[in-house]
Amino acid sequence: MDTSLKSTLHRRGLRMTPQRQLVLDAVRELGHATPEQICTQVQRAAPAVNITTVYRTLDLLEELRLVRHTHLGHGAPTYSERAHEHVHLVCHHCGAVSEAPTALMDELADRLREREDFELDVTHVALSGRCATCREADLKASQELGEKEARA
Amino acid sequence: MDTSLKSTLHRRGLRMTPQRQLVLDAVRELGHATPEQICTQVQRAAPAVNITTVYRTLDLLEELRLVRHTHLGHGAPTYSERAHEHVHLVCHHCGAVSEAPTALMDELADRLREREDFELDVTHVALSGRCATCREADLKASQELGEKEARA
DNA sequence: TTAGGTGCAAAGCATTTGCCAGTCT
DNA sequence: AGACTGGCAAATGCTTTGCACCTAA
Repeated sequence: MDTSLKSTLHRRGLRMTPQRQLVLDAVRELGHATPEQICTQVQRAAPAVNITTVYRTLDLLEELRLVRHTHLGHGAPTYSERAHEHVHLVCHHCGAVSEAPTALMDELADRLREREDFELDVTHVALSGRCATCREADLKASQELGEKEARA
Repeated sequence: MDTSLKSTLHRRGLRMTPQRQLVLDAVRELGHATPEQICTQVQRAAPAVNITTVYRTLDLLEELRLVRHTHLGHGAPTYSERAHEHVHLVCHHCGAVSEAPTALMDELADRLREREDFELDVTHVALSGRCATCREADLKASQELGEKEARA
């Protein structure tokens, strides 16, 4: 696996460096993480590594199709391994991020292809909505409101 | 319509101002536009209006559920009228944005509700992928590549 | 010896905040 | 007077760029 990265780089006249390995390792360990978080993780092993290098390396790894980035809505994008494919669900109330199998989107992808002639990339953008926890909280709140109004 | 905005504001102890009207008008005219674009449009009528005001007003109008913002992937979000509900399809190759009926997402929304206990907000995030035009270009390119290889 | 790689500082965009002066009630 | 507004400048967060130095082929 590392061998393949090394040789892929080599084919392009690029080198394998400790920084590049560390960034890739960090992406793998962290699951989905922002450049900032990845930088912090890398700096545990090599404190001198600059965030600039992290950005540059992430761009490179993305070009090499080893990682991908996903926009979770606001703020920084998160990076994850390309191999680990899933759909992101972001709660825009509490900010929680969960993952769902991409198969959920298959039918939508088919329909978009047929009707809109659009080839969906399932992983690039997160789906936004309300998570289970926040929905329960909402339910409770509206019940309490209902009781209060009933009393009034 | 303006009356309802004015009275909605009034109920909250807020005032109707030329700036607020202009921002709302601009959102309606432009369809989906970034704060920057909205600001430019507003400044045609009132050059002194500051981008800060645009941001503040957009937040307010969003709270009042008159507009909504959508993340099209990279860069600034775009704002559009709340009433005009649709799904955004963004081509991450050429950047083109198209719109599709939200009904396309109904089944996905149902499945997410059932299986993931997640209440999808269809409009908040754009779907990313490859548009018809770019797919054709891809097809042509791969055909040419095929011919070239066949010759070799 | 030459391209590639990195660190550092500075610049660049998008957005938010603090503050003050003006305005409506 | 007191709350609401909007303009301006500065701060913030995220990312990119320019440049000098270093290292591997």
